[in-house]
Formats: sequence, C-alpha cells, structure tokens
Amino acid sequence: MFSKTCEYGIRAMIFIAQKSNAGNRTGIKEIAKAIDAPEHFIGKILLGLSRAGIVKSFKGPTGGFFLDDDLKQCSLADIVKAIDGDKIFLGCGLGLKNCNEKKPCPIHYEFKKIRDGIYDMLQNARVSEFSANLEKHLTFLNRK
Amino acid sequence: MFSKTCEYGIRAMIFIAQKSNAGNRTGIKEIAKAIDAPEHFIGKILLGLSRAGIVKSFKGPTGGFFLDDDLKQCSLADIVKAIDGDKIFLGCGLGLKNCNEKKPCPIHYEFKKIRDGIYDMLQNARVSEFSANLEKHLTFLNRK
DNA sequence: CCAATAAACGACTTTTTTGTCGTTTATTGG
DNA sequence: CCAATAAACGACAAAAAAGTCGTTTATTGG
Repeated sequence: MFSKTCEYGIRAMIFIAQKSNAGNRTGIKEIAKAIDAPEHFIGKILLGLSRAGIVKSFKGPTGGFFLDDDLKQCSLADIVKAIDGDKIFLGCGLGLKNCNEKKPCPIHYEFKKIRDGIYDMLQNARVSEFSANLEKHLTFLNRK
Repeated sequence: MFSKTCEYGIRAMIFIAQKSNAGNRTGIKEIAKAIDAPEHFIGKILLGLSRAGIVKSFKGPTGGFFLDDDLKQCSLADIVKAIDGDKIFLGCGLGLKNCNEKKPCPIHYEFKKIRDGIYDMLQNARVSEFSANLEKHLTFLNRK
C-alpha cells in the first residue's frame, strides 16, 4: 500500500505529534526506538518531511523535532503525499498511464471507490488525534 | 497498491480470458502487445501463474495460454494472492508485524475497512466478466 | 523425420528502494 | 570560547523488484 519509507514517516509523525501535544521535542534516537525503525533511515525521512514543511526541528542540545499548532492539524494524507506522492490517490489500479473516465481500465470505477475511500480516511485522520490512545496503551507504534 | 508484476499479471489474465471466451488461445507476443508489457517479463509472470494453476498453456504451434471453464471463474483476488501474496488483504497499514485486534496500530480499524473493501472488490471481480466491455472498446488494457 | 513455433527455464543485468556511514553545521550550557 | 549534542547532508552499500537474454523442451504440420 505505502512504501516502507512512508510507513516509517507516518509512525514517526504520530510519535512526534504525541510528544508535541505533551509540550516536548523529541530526537531521532528516541523516535527510532519508539517506532522501531533504523535510526539513520528515519533521520533521512525526517529531513525530507522537514524540507516539505511538515515537521519543524532545531539543532543542538534541547533540539529535536516537533509540530507547532498549525502542523498538529497535518493529516496522514499530507504525509503520504509528501513521501509517496499522489499516485495512490490518483493512479490506475492496473498501472495504466492514460487510464481515465474517457478511457477507463476494466476496474476503473470500482477502483475509484477504493481510492476515494483511502483518501477520505487519510484526509480525515490528523496526526495529533492518536495521542490519547497511545498514552493509554490502547494503540501501538512498534512491532514488539 | 499492487506490484508492477501483479498489474501486468492481472492485465494479462483479463486479456487471456477475453480470448478464451472467444474460444481462442493467445501467445506471449500477442499478450505483450495487447497489454503493452515487456514480452520476456510477461513470459516470466505467466510461468508463475501457470505453476500456480491459474492459467493453462500448451507449447508449440497452435499453442499458447488459455483458461478452461473452471479458470474463467478465477477472481482478481486469486491473481493478486498468487503474485503479491496476501499482505494487501491482511497486512498492517503502517507496516507493523504484530499489529492485530489485541495490539492495534493507531489506524488499525479504519484501515481494516479499506482492506476489506479491496478484498471484496477483488473477490467479486472475475477475470472473464470484462470481455464484453473490452470487445465494445468501452474499456482498455493498454496505455496508449 | 524435420523445420518451425511457442512456452519453460535459468542466469543475468538494471533500476529502485531501503538502509548505512562519516562528516559538517548549528546550538546550547558551562 | 569550548565541549557536547543533535540535526543536516552527501556518498555509499545492500536488498528487492523489474526487466533481459540465450538456451532447452515440447508440439505441430508438412
């Protein structure tokens, strides 16, 4: 569904949002441990998201990643777009470049429903809405 | 969503079904041209599907690929399972190995709806149901 | 039997994705 | 100012996916 990069990215953002909601910044090491991802790799991913303006950071001691109030409203769709682009929202299910309403592939309309469902879900899910359940250990971000 | 291999595989199967419905076999060259895919690559993919028992073939002149009456009932889900496995139907949206009802990721339940929707759609779509619209040029399998 | 045809098969190459490493730059607190 | 800290950055390495090539095997029709 999503690339691994994107999966890590979403998990990292949800974790950063949780920390930000509690008023804290968090560093690459802490994030990597929390979401069970390779440290250097999420560093690279967060660099990309930072450049995309989806996360803020400061260098040095007391530095780290965080979301300001605007960014807390960031949706999962925004993250996916920044990492994987919009092909999951717009692309043809059978990989056809010129598939569209005028020249649809055999599953075009059925597939559109799926894609729209994915988009709605991701668009309505904001990174910061998951903090409460994570705090209560009702949901998890790591694989162990 | 699907791997390229899988996209080619589904397109090839739909094309083979169309030919089979018309009572004909079709060869790798013809398939490759019809669905706009690399010839050798399609050969490799069909070899896999043939081993999985999802398509039949004969060698030699008058040979080629075809579906017998049983195989015409094959669903797109069967093809996806044979090529990409079942991770799209069962896997966690955030890539977590041990994500489940007891230890769900933050988007587990929302994502389950999506996955179930994909499964239902693919399960209910049979390869041979697309022939009529393809014949009428209402739908297409190539990118040009 | 033979030549032509077409799938089967294995080995290989290329490209993309994923992941790693070492260095540089910015910031902080002492 | 300085040592410690942490993100930024670029280059590289490994693994997986996508795609290619040449040869072999089976089948057909003449």
